[in-house]
Amino acid sequence: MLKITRKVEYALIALKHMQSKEGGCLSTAKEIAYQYNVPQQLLAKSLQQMSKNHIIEAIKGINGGYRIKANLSGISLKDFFEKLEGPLGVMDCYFDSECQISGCNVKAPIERINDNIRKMLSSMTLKEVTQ
Amino acid sequence: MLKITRKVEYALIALKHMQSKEGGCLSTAKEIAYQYNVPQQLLAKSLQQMSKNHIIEAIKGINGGYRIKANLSGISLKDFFEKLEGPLGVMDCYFDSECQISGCNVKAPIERINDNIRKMLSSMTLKEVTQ
DNA sequence: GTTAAATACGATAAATTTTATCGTATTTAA
DNA sequence: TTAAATACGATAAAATTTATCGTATTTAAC
Repeated sequence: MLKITRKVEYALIALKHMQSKEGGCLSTAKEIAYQYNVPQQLLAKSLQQMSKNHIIEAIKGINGGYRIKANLSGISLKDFFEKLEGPLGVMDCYFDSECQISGCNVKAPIERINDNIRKMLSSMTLKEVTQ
Repeated sequence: MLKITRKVEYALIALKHMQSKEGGCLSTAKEIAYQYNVPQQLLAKSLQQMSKNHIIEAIKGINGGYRIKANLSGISLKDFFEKLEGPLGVMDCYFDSECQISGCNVKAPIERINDNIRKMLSSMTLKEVTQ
């Protein structure tokens, strides 16, 4: 109920780690995984997804690694979550209306809850969360 | 990711249904389940739990049923969710600190997210959501 | 060139959580 | 006494999340 996923958690761990480094300095998936005792392959996937979304930058090759690329003040928590997990809704019926409930009477209530969660997450920036 | 459960959904359906009735009038689990095409036994459990938490009232016996008991304006969405699903946290580490991550660097960020979700849900009443 | 260390990513297995079912007990008005 | 309703624990099924595996790609150092 209202949980965030490990993928998001690992992404936050990595961001906070990279934030504590000098500007151009790289961090590897291995280094972060070891330091926080987190599965490297899963962390790598969070990193790859953040890289594809231009939040961080991936440098390949033998001395490669990752570093923060975007201005974290410009990314809301809602955008961050959606870049990692797709559209955000407390129930699936918020998007695809393949609802099985005939004459459903809670679509409006659920949308009201959704809208407020989204509004709240839009007002938090990735910077203020991880700083 | 940030989903509510069917238990909560069924509870909202039932509440909204009962709200549309006269004051003393009873609704049975069977009637609600049939009308919205929802599994009766599961709906019954949501009803029982709301009854135990004094949100609604259960009348046993052959002409029994349920009706709203509490003043829904006095119950926040946070309280409602917690009555049905227990303490609310986007990660379990928010409560039991059996966290496996050594030197975890995101406890503070996660608490910041939690606090804002809880604050937002505290500001919505069950009445305004289901009316 | 070759090699080593890093990212990239799809497929699939394992684990966990959520959802649903089953069976039985209890209550009470007709 | 019976029928219709709530009450609830145990367990099975389904769905989702989490983790692993295997392989490909990139590139700096030697």
